[in-house]
Amino acid sequence: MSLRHAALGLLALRGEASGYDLLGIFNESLEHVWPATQSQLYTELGKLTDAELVQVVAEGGRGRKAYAVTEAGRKEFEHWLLEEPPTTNRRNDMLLRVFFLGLVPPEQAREFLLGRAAAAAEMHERLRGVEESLTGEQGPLAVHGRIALEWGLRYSAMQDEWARWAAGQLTAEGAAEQPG
Amino acid sequence: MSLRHAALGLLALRGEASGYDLLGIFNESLEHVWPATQSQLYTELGKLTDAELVQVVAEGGRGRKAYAVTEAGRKEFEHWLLEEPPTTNRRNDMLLRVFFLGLVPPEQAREFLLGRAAAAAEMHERLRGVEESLTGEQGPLAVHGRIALEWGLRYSAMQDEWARWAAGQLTAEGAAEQPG
DNA sequence: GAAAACATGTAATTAGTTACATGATTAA
DNA sequence: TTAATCATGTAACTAATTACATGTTTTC
Repeated sequence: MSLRHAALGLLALRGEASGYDLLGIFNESLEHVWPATQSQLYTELGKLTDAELVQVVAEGGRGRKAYAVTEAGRKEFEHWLLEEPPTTNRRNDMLLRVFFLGLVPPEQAREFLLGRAAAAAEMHERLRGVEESLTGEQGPLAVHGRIALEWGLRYSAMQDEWARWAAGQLTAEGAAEQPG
Repeated sequence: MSLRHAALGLLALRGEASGYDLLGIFNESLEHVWPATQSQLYTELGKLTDAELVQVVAEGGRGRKAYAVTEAGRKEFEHWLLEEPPTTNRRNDMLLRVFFLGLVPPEQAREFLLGRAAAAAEMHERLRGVEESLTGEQGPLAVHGRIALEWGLRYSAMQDEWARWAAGQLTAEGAAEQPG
């Protein structure tokens, strides 16, 4: 139920914001970490209000409602952030396919893995571009954004290397090599 | 909708199996890649039968039904396996928390990251145990299982290193260091 | 005779997606 | 005046989880 905590956290960062404002942040900054749809977000803000974890602090034109976290909301958020262990993502579509690669000819299995390597390499390059555009940025948000970005860089590099190694395992020569 | 394809794939591997048999494989072999509940699996087998991607090939005692993939099912499975690009897992609970680490004192943020490093190291050790128990195993299933295991080893190593690096970034000394 | 294992199914709930539906304000 | 942006809300559907519900066969 992390959308709830993402919303609380964004309100804690911003002080106050409307659903529309939050949606903008989800689409800009959290798109690759915790996407949310408009429908889901407005529904969640309603539930958070009922639970008294946030409250409407201002109403503006066009039906705009500005929300802020309550004391209870802040507490709930910090409990989640530091006390609750992050749930690891158990489902992995790609590894599921690897499990079944024995059902197709080795050459097609190899192609699959090399395709994954290429996709990872592409992602890596895209992130390197983001990294470059970030040099010179200051502030605490830049620090944590940089840390998350570094995760992506290492993840995509790992995936690229692994997939190329795995493709090697499927060839006669590769099967004799040691992993690493 | 990968549960559908996981079920098709397992039936393709096995030739035929009951819902109960498949559930055993999900719990043993696919637990860390694509978990499924009993309720979900039986429901899916019903849908797959309606869609004529599988069919009941035998009925036994205790209401047992043995399923096998149809020609259409095999086709659908192979299309999924090789043609459809794997969907990358977009939501990452841990990175979401990293995004908000600026909201708590640096020492608590550092603790959070070192906790993640420890969890990753623990996972790595657990997988190394699995790896050892696998040496000597033969056959194509062992090859692909080994490839998936290697992903887990590299992933956990990456996460451990990254989290320790990130914790370093949050200290005065660490902030001056270069990433890598 | 009791427990374990085999075997299937449904109901209720939650999280998330897509689509539908409406309207106000601002900038070109 | 019209298009873009701002702004909110509901409905229908899918995937997944937890709980409920039942019964048979084998093994100790």
